[in-house]
Order: sequence, then C-alpha cells, then structure tokens
Amino acid sequence: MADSFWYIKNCNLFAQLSASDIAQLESQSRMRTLKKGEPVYLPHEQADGVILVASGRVKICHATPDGKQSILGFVDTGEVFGELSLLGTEKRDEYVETTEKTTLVLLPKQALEEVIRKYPSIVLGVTKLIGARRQRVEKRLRNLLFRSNRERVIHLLLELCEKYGVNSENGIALNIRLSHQEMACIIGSTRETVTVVLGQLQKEGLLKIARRRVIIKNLGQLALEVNESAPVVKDPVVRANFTPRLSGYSSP
Amino acid sequence: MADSFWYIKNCNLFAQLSASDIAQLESQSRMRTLKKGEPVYLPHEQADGVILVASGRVKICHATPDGKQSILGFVDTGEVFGELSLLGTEKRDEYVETTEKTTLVLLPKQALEEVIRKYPSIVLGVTKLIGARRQRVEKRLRNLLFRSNRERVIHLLLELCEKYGVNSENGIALNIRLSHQEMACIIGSTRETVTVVLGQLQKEGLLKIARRRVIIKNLGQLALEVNESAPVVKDPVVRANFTPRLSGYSSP
DNA sequence: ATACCGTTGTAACGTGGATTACAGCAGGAA
DNA sequence: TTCCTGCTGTAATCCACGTTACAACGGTAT
Repeated sequence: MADSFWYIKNCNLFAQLSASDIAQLESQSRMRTLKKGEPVYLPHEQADGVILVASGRVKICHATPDGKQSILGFVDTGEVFGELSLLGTEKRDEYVETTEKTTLVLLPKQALEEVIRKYPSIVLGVTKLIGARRQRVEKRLRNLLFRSNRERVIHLLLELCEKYGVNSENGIALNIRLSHQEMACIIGSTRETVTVVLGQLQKEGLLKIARRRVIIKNLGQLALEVNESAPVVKDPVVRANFTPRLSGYSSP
Repeated sequence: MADSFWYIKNCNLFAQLSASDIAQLESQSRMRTLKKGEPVYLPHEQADGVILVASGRVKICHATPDGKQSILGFVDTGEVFGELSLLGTEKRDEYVETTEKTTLVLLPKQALEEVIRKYPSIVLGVTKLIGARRQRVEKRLRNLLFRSNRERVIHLLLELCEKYGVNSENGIALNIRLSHQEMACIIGSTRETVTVVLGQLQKEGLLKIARRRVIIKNLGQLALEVNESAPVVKDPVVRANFTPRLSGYSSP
C-alpha cells in the first residue's frame, strides 16, 4: 500500500536518500487523493509541512477581497509546494486547489527536519527551489508591469512554453489545458479580453487553438514582439512502451 | 584601512563568524564607494558574488525594451543583494544603481563558499533571506494585479511603512525620499497619475507630504481601504550619541 | 437522446488612466 | 544673487480595456 514510497523516491529533492530513510519519511507522511477542483488548503490554514504532488496538478491561488482570483502558479506531478513552511511560521494568504484528479503526499515539517539533519545537502536543494521560484515571480512581475494585455498574453504563452511546450509536427503544443478565464487570472486581465487577444493571434497565424489545446505556430515572431528570446522547447519523448517495432535501435 | 571588517561584522548574516574568519573574508573582498545615481552593475553583467551595502542605499531596477524603468526593490545599509548568484550561474537581467552616496563591499562567491564550508548554518540564513524576498515579491504581484492606481499607491505606502515607517508626533514618517516618478516605477504607473492620487489622499487628510517626505496621518483608514491589516511601525530610536546629558544611565 | 453547465465568441458602452503639454517651484551650482 | 535642472501640479485629449449583455457551442451526466 506504500505507494507514497515511490512518489517520494521519484521527487528529485530526495533522490539521494537511502531506501530505509525514504521508508522512514514515508511512514510519517500522509497521502490524499482529491478530485478535480477540490481545495487543498484555504488561506490562513497553516499547513506545517511540504506537500508533494504525486500525480496530477494543483494551482496556487489568491483571492482579492472583491472576489477576483489570481493564479500565482501551477505545481505538477513530481514537484512540491509549501516549501516556505520550512523557514518558520509565516501566515500564508494563498490557497491551493487541484486542477484535475490529484494525489498528494503530505510531508510533515518535523519529519523533514529529521531527514535534513541526516542529509544536510537537501537544504541546498530547497534553497535552489525557493530561489528558482523567486526568479520566476520576479520575471512575472516585470512582464506584467507597464505591459498591454496583448503583451501579457504573449509573455504568458512564452512562459507556458518553457514548462509545457512540446515540439510536434504542427508547431509547439502546450501540454496544459487552460480556460481563458484562468489565463486572465494569471495575467490580471478579464476573460473577454483574453478571448479577443487569442483570437487576434490566431487570425495572424501565430498560433492555433484546437479543443482547448494551444499550438504555437510561430514562436520566434511571438518572442520578437515582446523582445524576448524564444525559450527552449522539449522534443516529444518516445515512451518506453511505444518504441518503434521495426527497429530495435533508435537514436538517443 | 579595513573598514570593511566592521561592515561585514555588522551584517547579521555573518554575526556568528569569529574575528579571524571575518578578517579572512574581508581580505578577499573589495570595497567601492559610489556617488548618488551611479550604476553598480548593468544587465547581463555577471557579478559572481554577493554585495553588501556598507552604507547608503541602492535600488534594483529593470528596464523594459521601450524604455520604461521598473523598480523591484531597495537594499539598505547592512543588507546584501545578489545572493542568488550563490545558487549557480544565472544570467541576471536587472541592473542596480545607488540612490545616494553609497559604499559597497563585494564578497566574491568563492570566498563565501569557503565561509559556508566552515559555517554551514549560514546557508539557512541565506535561504531565509531568499525566501523572505520571494514572499515580498509574491505579495507585490498580488497587490498590483487587478488593482486600480489608487489601490496600488496605497499598497505601496503600506509596504514602505513596514520598512521605513517611524512613529513621530505628527503621524508616521516614511524614512525614505521617493520622487513621484520612482513610485510610478514601483507600481507600474505614470508620474502624473501618482501625483494626482497623492494629491487626493492628501486632500482627504490621510497623509501629508512635506519636502519630499511622506507623513501618514491615518494608517488605519488607508489599510482599511485595501482590506489589509495595518503594519507594525517602529518607534523612533534615540541614537547612542544623543543620550541625555543629565543622566549617565539610559534604559537599554 | 436530452438537459445542463461551463466555456467561448462578439459587440456596444463607459471610463480609468496613459499621453501630451505647460507652468510654477525648489534646490544646487556657478 | 542668478541660472539651470529636476520635480511637482494641473488640465485636455484619447484609447485600451473593463463592464455588461447575449448567443452559440461542447462536453458530461442522467
């Protein structure tokens, strides 16, 4: 039943742990599976630990007093969130909810501190994680200040490309489904405006949307328009059980 | 000549170092004094080390391609910046300039790594610093998305209050001089709009501006308007060399 | 199939705030 | 002192975008 053992093992933050130490950590963790759209925790609810997304995806949100939701980011399978709780007790004012069926593993702060005592270099991993996310937020801030809505949408697309872009025959497919409303929540705009801008970009042949899936046709042009360099995009990974039948060998 | 010794000693990140270790670090550091408004480094210039503000103040900036400047934050006497360089080589795309006559101590990455090997707990301090700044940026982001210019200005004032506010007889004095242009650069607005909003707030009796100095008269009202809790403000500190003459003793 | 609900597309309208333009002011330099 | 330069205040104009309203579509549940 200890599925969470494997989930922890696959999180690269804990790659260096011995099997028995993982088991030890696992024994103190709790696992939960939530359906799409369920809250993980609410604002002011103190989750004193780090949460690992074993499968699925969650979004980190914040609601303004007048009811507008903003989305600070997504956390995908294999990633963790709530890592700032390791730094001491800070009231968090965001909430988290699943964007699809999701399994979570809650790693209590105290159990992690034990692990860190044994593997101090984990602190460095955590620091890098926090630093990387800080850079992301700073970049987001810069890309929103002074920018028109069209520019904001383009910046968002470029950002999504980095994390979710996959080369395909028609262009770059974004491996995440977002409603216009959600995009608006990320860039601080409205649903209608996002619809219009995406329509324009589509008409200009820069991208194509099919069944809530964005395909970017001309990444260079998009990047050029906001004076960014085009992000590097992953190539599609041939899954092990999908290896070509005719040849036993494939180029690496 | 080793003034930087004292500057390093006074930076609480290094409080735990022995005198000889400080001296060792100091011997590998370089000190520079810049006039007001001088650049510390430019975008894409790789400063591979952490910089300590020994005296004065710098601002972390970013310029959009169309020439608009945004200000990401200030770093004051006794604080450091560039700490993300410890996490590996990332191209930085911001630049830093002094806002007044400022003395800096450059602590090379390699020298710091030496110190960290000896005092591993410094990593925790660095992590906390990075985490705290990440939280600040996230808060900034939330306070700008979906907010009107009036709200943005108010959020800015509250934020400044936390760091620079000092109780005085007339209200809370902000211990930093900012031009309207600079405020606009922080909240992503224009100089004219900031002027108008500050004028309104002043007319409403919420604050007063005298010689580029902001005095907040009604912090509670301001905080209420944006649904924030009022920040805690420092009381004025009686400087050591200003202790009363009549008594040789002063309370700690 | 049918009903339903969340999502998308579009268009008219009003407005907050950027833009542009100037005039008065204060502080530093000569 | 006088000049000069950077900051502040104000007002007119214009437009991007939020708001409001509604229609059509598509996926999911019954």
